[in-house]
Amino acid sequence: MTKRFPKIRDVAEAAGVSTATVSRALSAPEMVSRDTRAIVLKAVEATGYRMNHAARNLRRRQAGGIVVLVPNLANPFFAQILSGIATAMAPSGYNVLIADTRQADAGSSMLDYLHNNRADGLIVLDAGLPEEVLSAGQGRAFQPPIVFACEWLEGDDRASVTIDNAYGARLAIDHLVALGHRRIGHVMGPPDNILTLTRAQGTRAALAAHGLAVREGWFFAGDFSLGSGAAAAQRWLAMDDRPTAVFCASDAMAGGFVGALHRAGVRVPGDVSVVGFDDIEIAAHLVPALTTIAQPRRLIGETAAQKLLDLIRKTGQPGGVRDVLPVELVVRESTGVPARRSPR
Amino acid sequence: MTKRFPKIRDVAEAAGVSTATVSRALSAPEMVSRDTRAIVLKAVEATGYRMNHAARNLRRRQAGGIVVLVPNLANPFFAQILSGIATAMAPSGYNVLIADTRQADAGSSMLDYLHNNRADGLIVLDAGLPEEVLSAGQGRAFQPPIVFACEWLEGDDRASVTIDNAYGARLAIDHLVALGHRRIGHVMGPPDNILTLTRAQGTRAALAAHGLAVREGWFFAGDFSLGSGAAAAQRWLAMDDRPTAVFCASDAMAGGFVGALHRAGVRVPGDVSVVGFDDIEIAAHLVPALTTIAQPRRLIGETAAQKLLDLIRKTGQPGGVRDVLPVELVVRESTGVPARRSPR
DNA sequence: ATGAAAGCGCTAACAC
DNA sequence: GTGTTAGCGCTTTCAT
Repeated sequence: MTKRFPKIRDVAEAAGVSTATVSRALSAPEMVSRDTRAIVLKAVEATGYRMNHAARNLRRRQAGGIVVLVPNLANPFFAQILSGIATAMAPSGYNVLIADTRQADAGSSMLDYLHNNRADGLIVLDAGLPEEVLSAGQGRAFQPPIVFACEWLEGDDRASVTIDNAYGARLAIDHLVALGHRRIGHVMGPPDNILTLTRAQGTRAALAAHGLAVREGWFFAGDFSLGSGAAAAQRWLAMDDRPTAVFCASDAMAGGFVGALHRAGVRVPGDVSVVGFDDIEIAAHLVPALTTIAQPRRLIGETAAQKLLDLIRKTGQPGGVRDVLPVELVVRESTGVPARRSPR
Repeated sequence: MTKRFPKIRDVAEAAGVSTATVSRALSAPEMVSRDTRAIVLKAVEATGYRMNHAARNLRRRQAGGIVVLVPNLANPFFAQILSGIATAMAPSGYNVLIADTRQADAGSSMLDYLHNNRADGLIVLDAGLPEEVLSAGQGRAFQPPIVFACEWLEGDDRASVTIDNAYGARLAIDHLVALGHRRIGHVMGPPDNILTLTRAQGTRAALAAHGLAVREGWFFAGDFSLGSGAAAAQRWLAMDDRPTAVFCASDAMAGGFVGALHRAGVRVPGDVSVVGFDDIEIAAHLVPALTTIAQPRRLIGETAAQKLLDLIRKTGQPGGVRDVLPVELVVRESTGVPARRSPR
């Protein structure tokens, strides 16, 4: 900013009113008479006035933005959620800052965002953040409202927007069982992650409900990434006693898993059936197209944003409300064929 | 912000110095004696002081952030670039705002970002923005510095960070020709896009250089998306006289193309060879793994961010510098087999 | 090297 | 419904 912009005073002079009236006409139109408003608007037009947000924020003692904490910006799973957040936030005028929690500098600047003046609220997509970050400001003067989305903290009563992960797992297992599979494995997300836990637990429960064995050796470690899916495939290949179907806790892992199997000459769904989780855009285009559990990602983002706005404005419930959005099974080629291998 | 934070005055009192000294100790340490600095830092610690950015920005007459204009946040291609930008920007303290230019509200708020006080600089990944947006502030008091990345404006002399798209196309075509293909098609990006133009032109030139026919019917319309790749596959399938190899201007289109062909019973690379462009993460995991032209995406982001910082600080060259970063061919399965169909 | 003081541009009491 | 005025918390001359 080197040259000067018209400021509110310029508009006031052009309109022949006080700066307060201009401010009101712009920020609280109902407080100003119809005529004055029109005059002010015209003056705004004429002067080319644009508000200085730094000044407004300073005066209002707010930051003017919210921050979204994402575990991995490069994961396409988050793109739609982010997009939903941006859409829902747009009319509010708040800036949306996106921060990758796994980034190099994470620690330092993250706290800076939370502790105070840099954010009026937070949407946290990574519940695995260090305790001191998530409870930032707890002991201090002020903690900005937080909404957890996708992930959440067990036993924490803050607002969240999630899905029923165990139910998603059950849909996947039920589908595989209906196809005739009785030897079913699971590729898990990163250890200690709440999604990993609930999906794995849901898988165990569903397996048990069908009277099927829960074999620990068929629960493969992973971390939601493509590479970890491929690595799980290597372990699958090395087994004597393989499951005939594998439910992966993310589409990315399913993609990596299928790709690696393919490279080893194993066919999907011919030799193994695979189910993913998320229904990322490419799932439908993969070879074979991936059967998966679809989450309403855009809606998750929009809902989280709306809740945060309510919290900031102290509208709505006292807080701590947990929304659980619906998931559904999308059947595609990767499980298209009923199990054919002898079930042992 | 409802309760109060310690402000600079509190620190000053705790340290027994003036607010000016605290400010200097924090923002220009070299202007303050070693001892005073230590005392101030201790007081900062003790009071739990955190700077109010709105106040600083107001006083300094700056916005405190830069905005990145992305054509489509949901496209994983941009994720790494964004990540690179965030990394390079982190130490500067500038906020990084990411805005999706294809979003509903785009028009309105975009101008607001550009015209003034909301951004100290811009990184534009979408050169297809309306003219009035890209030249925002041209006639006005002030226009924030802009760096174009990936895409650029023909004949515009502002800074940019790009790759040599025509060369990328040549690498792809050379590879296919070396494999024995003589009937080569191309799936293009969105019309009027500079990347579409340069890649298509590069394809034509490379084809001509090998003495091969440039058949307009083999240039398929697309828009970089998965779906458009799949649609191109339908057109390919409907042809009598098909190319034996197809170079797609993006990995997403290549993925959609291959997926749709697979669903129609056509094998890649058995029946057609396919080359993509970008080398997005999943390219290596697709079935078949995708041969593609790799771009240094993270580096593009970092370079663009650095250039913007230079522009903002008026360091570095007068501006208008165009960086061209290297691309390379990555050979994988989707072209792994020399052409076997009779070349007609 | 440090301090005093004047705002940056806006909004929100408070008057009228 | 509109005007006056006092800051929001910081940086930055200008003195010293």
